[in-house]
Amino acid sequence: MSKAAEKTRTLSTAEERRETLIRAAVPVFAEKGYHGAPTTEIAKRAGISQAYLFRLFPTKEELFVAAIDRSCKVMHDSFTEAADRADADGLDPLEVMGEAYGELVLNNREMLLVQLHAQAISSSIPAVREAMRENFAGLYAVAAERTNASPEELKVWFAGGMLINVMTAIGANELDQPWAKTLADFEGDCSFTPIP
Amino acid sequence: MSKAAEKTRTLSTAEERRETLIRAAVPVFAEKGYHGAPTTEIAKRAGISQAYLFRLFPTKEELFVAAIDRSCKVMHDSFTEAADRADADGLDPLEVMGEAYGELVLNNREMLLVQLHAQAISSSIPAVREAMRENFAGLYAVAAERTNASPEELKVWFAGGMLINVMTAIGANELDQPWAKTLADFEGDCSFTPIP
DNA sequence: CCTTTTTGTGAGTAACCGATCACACACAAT
DNA sequence: ATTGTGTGTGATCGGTTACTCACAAAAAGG
Repeated sequence: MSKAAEKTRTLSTAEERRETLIRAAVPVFAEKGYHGAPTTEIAKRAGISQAYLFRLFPTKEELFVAAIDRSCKVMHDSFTEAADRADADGLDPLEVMGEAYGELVLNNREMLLVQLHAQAISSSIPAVREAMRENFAGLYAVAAERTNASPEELKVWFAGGMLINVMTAIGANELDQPWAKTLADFEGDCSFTPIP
Repeated sequence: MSKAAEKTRTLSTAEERRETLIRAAVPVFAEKGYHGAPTTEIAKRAGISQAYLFRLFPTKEELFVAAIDRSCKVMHDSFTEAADRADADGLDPLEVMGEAYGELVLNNREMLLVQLHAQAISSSIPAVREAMRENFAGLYAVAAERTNASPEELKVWFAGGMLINVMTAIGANELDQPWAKTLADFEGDCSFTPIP
C-alpha cells in the first residue's frame, strides 16, 4: 500500500474485520455460550459472510478465545485506570479498583457472561482453560503490583469479585428475599475488608 | 400394581428411569453445558432410547433443570450433614460446612461444573435462573439457620465458595505460579474469617 | 381370558451447524 | 495492461440436533 493514499477504500483490512468480528462475537457467546453460539449469527452481526469468518478465524474455538481475551483486556484496562486514579487522588487502590469493577459489571454485562461461560467450559477445552489462567494471572499481577494488599486480602478481594459475578448473572439484585439482599449488596464497591 | 407382588419385574418404573436418566445427564451437562450436551448421548449412557427420554422429560430444558436440582440437593445434603456433625462434636458449624464443601468439590467435580454452566446460561433461560435462585435461597437458609454467623460473615463465606468453584474449574491447583498458590489454597477448608 | 394402562423403541423429520471450495472482485506494484 | 495479492462470497457438504409418531411388548386389573 502506498504511504499516504488511503483516500477511498471500499474494502477493510483483515485486522479491521477481525476487530468487528470479535465485537460481534462477544454478545452472542455471552448469551448462548461456546456450543450454543452459531457462527452464522456472529458473521451476520458483523456484516460479513460466514465463509470469511472462517478465513479470519480458522476455527470457532479461536474466535471464542479471542472473545475471552477481549473481555479480559476490558477488565485489565479498567483496573489499571482505577489504580492510576487512586494514585493521583491518594486513595486506596484496592478500594477504587473494587468500585471500578462494580461499575464495569453493571454496564458491561456481556463481558461478565463471557467470563462465566469460559470458566464453565474451561475444563473441557484446553485453549480456553489456558486463556482463563492467563487472565487470572494478569489480573492478580495488576492487583498485587498496584496495591500493598497482602495475599490474604487479595484472596478475599478476588472472592468478592466472583460473588459479584454470580449474583449479577442470576439477577439477585432484582429480588427482595433476605439472602439476595445480603449476597448481592455491593454498596458501590466490592471490597470485603472486614468491619471489626 | 398389586400390593406385594414385585417379584420378577423386567421393566422399570417411570420414576426409576427418570432417576437413572438424571444420573446419566449430570456428567454430560457438566462437560459440555446445556447447548453442547446431546440428548442422544444422555439416553445412550442411561441405557434407554432417545425417544423414551423425551417421554420422561418432554424437553431438554426440563432435564437440565432436573440435573441442576440434583446437584443442588447434593450440596444441601452435604451442608446439613456437616452441620449435624458440628453440633454433635461441639465445633463451629460454618467451619465444618466449609471443610465439607472443599471435600465435595474435590470428589464431585461434575456437580460443580453443572453449577457453573447453570450460572452462565441462567441469564438466557428463565427456568434455569429460577432454579439457581432457589438453590442459593436454600443454601443460604441452611447456612443462616445452622450457624450463628452474621450476614457479613455469610457473605464472605459464600464469596469464598465461589472462588473455590472458579479456581477448581480452571485447575489452578495444578499450577506453581504465586497467584494460583494464593487464590487456590483452600488449606482444607474455605472459611474466610479474617485473621486479625 | 380380555381389556386398559404403562413401559419402551425403530425409524424417521426438518432444521441447523461448523467447515470447505471454487470463484469473483478490489487493490497495489511493475 | 498485466500480474500478483489480499478481500470477500454463494453454494454446498457431511454430520448433528431436538423432537415426533406409529407401533409393540409388558404389566395390572377385572
